[in-house]
Amino acid sequence: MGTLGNTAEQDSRDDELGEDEIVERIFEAIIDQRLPPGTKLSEAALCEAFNVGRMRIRQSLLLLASREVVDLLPNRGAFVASPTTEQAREVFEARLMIEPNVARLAAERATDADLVRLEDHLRLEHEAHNSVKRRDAIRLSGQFHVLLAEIAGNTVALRMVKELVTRTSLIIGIFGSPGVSNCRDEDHGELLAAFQNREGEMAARLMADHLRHIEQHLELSGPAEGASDLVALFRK
Amino acid sequence: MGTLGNTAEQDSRDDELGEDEIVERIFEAIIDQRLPPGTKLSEAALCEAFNVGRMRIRQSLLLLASREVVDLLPNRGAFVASPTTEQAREVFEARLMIEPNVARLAAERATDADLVRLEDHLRLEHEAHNSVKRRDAIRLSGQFHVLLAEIAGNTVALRMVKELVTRTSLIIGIFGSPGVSNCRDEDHGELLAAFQNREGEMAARLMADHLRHIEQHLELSGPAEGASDLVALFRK
DNA sequence: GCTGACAAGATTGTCAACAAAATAAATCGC
DNA sequence: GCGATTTATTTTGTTGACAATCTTGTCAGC
Repeated sequence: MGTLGNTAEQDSRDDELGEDEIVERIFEAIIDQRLPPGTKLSEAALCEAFNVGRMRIRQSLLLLASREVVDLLPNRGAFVASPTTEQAREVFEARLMIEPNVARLAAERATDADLVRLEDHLRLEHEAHNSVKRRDAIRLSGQFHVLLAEIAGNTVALRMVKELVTRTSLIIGIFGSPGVSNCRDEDHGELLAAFQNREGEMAARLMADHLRHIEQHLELSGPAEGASDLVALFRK
Repeated sequence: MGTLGNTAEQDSRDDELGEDEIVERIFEAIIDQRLPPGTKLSEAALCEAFNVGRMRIRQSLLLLASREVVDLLPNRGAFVASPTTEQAREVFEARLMIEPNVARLAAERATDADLVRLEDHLRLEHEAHNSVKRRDAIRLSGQFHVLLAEIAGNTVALRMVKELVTRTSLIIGIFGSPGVSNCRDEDHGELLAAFQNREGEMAARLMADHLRHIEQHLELSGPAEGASDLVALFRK
């Protein structure tokens, strides 16, 4: 507690936050695109940022690497992952496997309170979209998918969706058309309508279309190898 | 000593195996049901079993815990997970989301070499089943599902299937009827036929039926809380 | 004889120092 | 002045020791 002058956010008291919380925080920072692909995550910096020992950070980075959200290069350190086109393809393929089923279950199981949560969330999405709060819009549109997994009531699926949404944020950061918001909220609105009518099959179909729509608006043909971007960039 | 992992093969020289290999080895030991639910995984024992430092073991256990394959109790140590009925439900629900899609993709993408691998694998399964090698039969029937994910060519799905198959092994160990082999290989045979005919939809349907079949042969109603089993067991 | 507290032993969690590797800087040669 | 080698600094990886916690075994008290 004696230590002061730390740039860490609300470290008001002895936080003693666990590695899971650190992982969660970094996930969110990546979803917000505050941590672009390729960013170096030095241990010392993270120690200061979260006000924890080095071991804690090290374990957190290992967990993030096991989710393929950071690349862990031996003797080089941790870097925010830079998905390749192949990895991007796999991520969307996996999302298409899981999320339509998640949407179906969520539609069937949503309580009235869940529907209210969804309505509130969509209101926030609209606001962020109408304002130019691009960062908020991105975060909220990702959280919408996570929210569905929560409503579906399957912690396994929830964990997977969190990972895939986060990786999608990285993919959009690399292959997304700049300035264009990727998740159009109209899709989310249609989803909500299906939920309110308890149409599970419809929700699943809408989700599949939604994901395909996102993927199609990426530029998954060019090189864009991420890290070794520079060599191609300055070729001429 | 070697309460477990005395199978530690040729640790003759400086193995220096990484944490991923250790995780994989423990995964396999759990699939084989050589590590039943609730088994204490003490750091010292694992250090000796794998001939590595404590830190490596510690990281491996963290990774296993993040996959919910071991429970990590603070100041108590690591234990092989004892899934609850609720977790079992979630695991099968997740498998029903993913694996039919994996089967469809694998059927569409399997090369001739892949089909040969599948045929060889099924031969081994039959042999293990006709002999009474229960342990081999269990391992092989789990590996069949992993093999499909490999053929499907999606590393994300592969990782998920590995985790879910491993957890299923724990679930069967707790809730499975003893002595009854759970994955009947006839199902796998029908799957293979669909593969040879490149019938993706058929493969997906067969896989879904197969998984439902496995789940229905479990006893997911009784108590069987795993760790705190004893208190209920000796209640009267 | 049984219940409670208490102490000894073992196990896990954390930290700090050290070793190895990579990056950055500086010197030397051309 | 430019490039290559060498030195210095920073960053990561590992080991060991120490503190905190839990488990086990023992014993006093009722």
